[in-house]
Amino acid sequence: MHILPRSFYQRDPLTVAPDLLGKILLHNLDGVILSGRIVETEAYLAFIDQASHSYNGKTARNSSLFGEAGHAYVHSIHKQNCIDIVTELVNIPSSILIRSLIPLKGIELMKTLRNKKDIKLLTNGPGKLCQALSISKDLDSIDVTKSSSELTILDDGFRINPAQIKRSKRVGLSKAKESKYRFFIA
DNA sequence: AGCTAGATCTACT
DNA sequence: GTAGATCTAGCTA
Repeated sequence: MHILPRSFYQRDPLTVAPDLLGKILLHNLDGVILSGRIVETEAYLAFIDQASHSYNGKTARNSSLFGEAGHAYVHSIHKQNCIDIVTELVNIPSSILIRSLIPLKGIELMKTLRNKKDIKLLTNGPGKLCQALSISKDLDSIDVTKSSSELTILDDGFRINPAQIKRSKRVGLSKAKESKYRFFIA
């Protein structure tokens, strides 16, 4: 069990996105652990990707995307929060959106936070998993590669069969819908 | 100060 | 599968 190093994120987002599948997103709330295994991601590219929030330049909202790889980008959309992890280099604003998890630790607390009993409904969407793991915009720009951070991404040695990784079009977009930048475990 | 679009969710059919 | 709810950042003036 170890934290993924910054070098993991300093690569092409289309490489990082499938590599993140099977890794663990963990939020440490003063010792109370909320965690889940990542089973669905989407890549958002720098400069050429019209669907990326960075496409129209840097603003107060998206400034995290222009920072160092391995930091989070938390933003709100339609009353929900979504979380990305920044990839590549400073001023190359690409990222990976975490779309879905399988709950691991803190499931009872997640049920309370989500006001749902069915485990399948706790973290099966980008807004839902932020609610279940108590991820708010307070965590925007947090470094997920430092053990002192309350939000980290871990590798516990779990490996998926590459044949189980599927690729498809991204979800919920109005622009650049056709690019197949979504990765998930079958 | 007002307008608009948006990387969603839920409930219902 | 589709409709409706609902909030915020960013832009214009």
